[in-house]
Amino acid sequence: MIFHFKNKFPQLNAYWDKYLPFQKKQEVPAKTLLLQEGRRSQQYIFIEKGCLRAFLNKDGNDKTVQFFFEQEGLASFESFVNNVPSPISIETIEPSILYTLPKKYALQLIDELSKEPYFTQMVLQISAQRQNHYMNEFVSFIRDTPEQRYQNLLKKRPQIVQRVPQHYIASYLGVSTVHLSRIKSKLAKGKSHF
Amino acid sequence: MIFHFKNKFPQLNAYWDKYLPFQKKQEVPAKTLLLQEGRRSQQYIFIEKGCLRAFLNKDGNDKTVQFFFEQEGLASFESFVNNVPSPISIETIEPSILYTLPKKYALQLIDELSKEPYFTQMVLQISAQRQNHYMNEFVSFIRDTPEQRYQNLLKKRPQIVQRVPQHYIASYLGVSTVHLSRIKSKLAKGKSHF
DNA sequence: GCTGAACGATAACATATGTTATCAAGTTTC
DNA sequence: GAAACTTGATAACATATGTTATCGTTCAGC
Repeated sequence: MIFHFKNKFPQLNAYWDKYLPFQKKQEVPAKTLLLQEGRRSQQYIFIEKGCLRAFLNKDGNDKTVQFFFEQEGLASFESFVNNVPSPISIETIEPSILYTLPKKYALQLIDELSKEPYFTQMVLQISAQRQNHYMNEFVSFIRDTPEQRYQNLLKKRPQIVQRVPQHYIASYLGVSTVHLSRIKSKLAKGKSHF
Repeated sequence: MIFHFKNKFPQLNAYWDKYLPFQKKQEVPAKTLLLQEGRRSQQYIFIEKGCLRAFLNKDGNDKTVQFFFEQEGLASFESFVNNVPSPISIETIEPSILYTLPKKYALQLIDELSKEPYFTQMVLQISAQRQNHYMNEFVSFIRDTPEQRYQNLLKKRPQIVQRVPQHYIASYLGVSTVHLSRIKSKLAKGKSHF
């Protein structure tokens, strides 16, 4: 949410630089839980290498709702700024290299930034982007079949299909692992008559 | 998006008042198309009485994605400010009384407002609310069954169930009209053994 | 009041999707 | 390197959901 915007708003670069020293580099194995549903977020996370997923628990099983890759940053803004419990958990999928900024400094940074006119512009842009993201996901569920949603992934976010274990993708698409497997084999057949 | 925020940001009330004279009162019958998918939005709409829906076309049939009621205002901000084609159509469900503000004045109003510090705050709040709305809808599709989604509607947005024809609700929930009918009859049975 | 459209329930059948179980291959851990 | 775990494919069966058609009711427009 913050550092991955470096250079997108050059006017604010000085701020990122100022807080770089407070970052901590962390190397963590796969399946490391970084934030647990119900807890309060204690840090901003930037992904140097690896990938993460956001998920929630429903009747005992995981439902993955989002994926994150290199050069992306995460902070549940709400959980963070308003200090409310996070509705989701975050964990690594691959062994990852992360840079984290403790909440204390992140809030301090936001406080400094909020005096800058460009900050508003940045927050608005980020907010609009996210709104757009969730709206597209939502509309896609109404409009598209699971098969079409999978093909969208293949076309627009091939990273996910290539790097993420299939059962996470299945819940993200809203289907069972078995059904996603069926979708794949059906698509494979369709292609094979070159 | 604008006038329905009157009194929520009292500091800005003078602006709304200034533009009231440019509003047009419109009484329209049910099923009146107010904005067509692919066209550019030409007005801000405030609902005095009645209800509307937003929908899009998929392979020849409607998919309803949102409902609007009294005291709500609509403007596809993006389609509006950026002058891009609207991805959705808007039409009345009930005979309605609307107040519309032509694009020309709406843009002028936004321009004036943008100099106010409270405007940023307002836009951020609206933006956050919408982001939250779409995120909840999205997560609900991953997490909940259609039956649970219907029960959520009943509990959290009873207006929709009471006033909107069932086939619109069905597509909003992502199921066929027949299946929604089945869900209802199943729930009715469950309740009847008082 | 008549008439056609809109609405909603239901049945019958077809298809999509979930569940459980099994197997095979690949990976990690010790 | 053996054992345990993870991943993914597949089969068999159960359930959920879609499609088409029919019917009765209500309602708007004339």
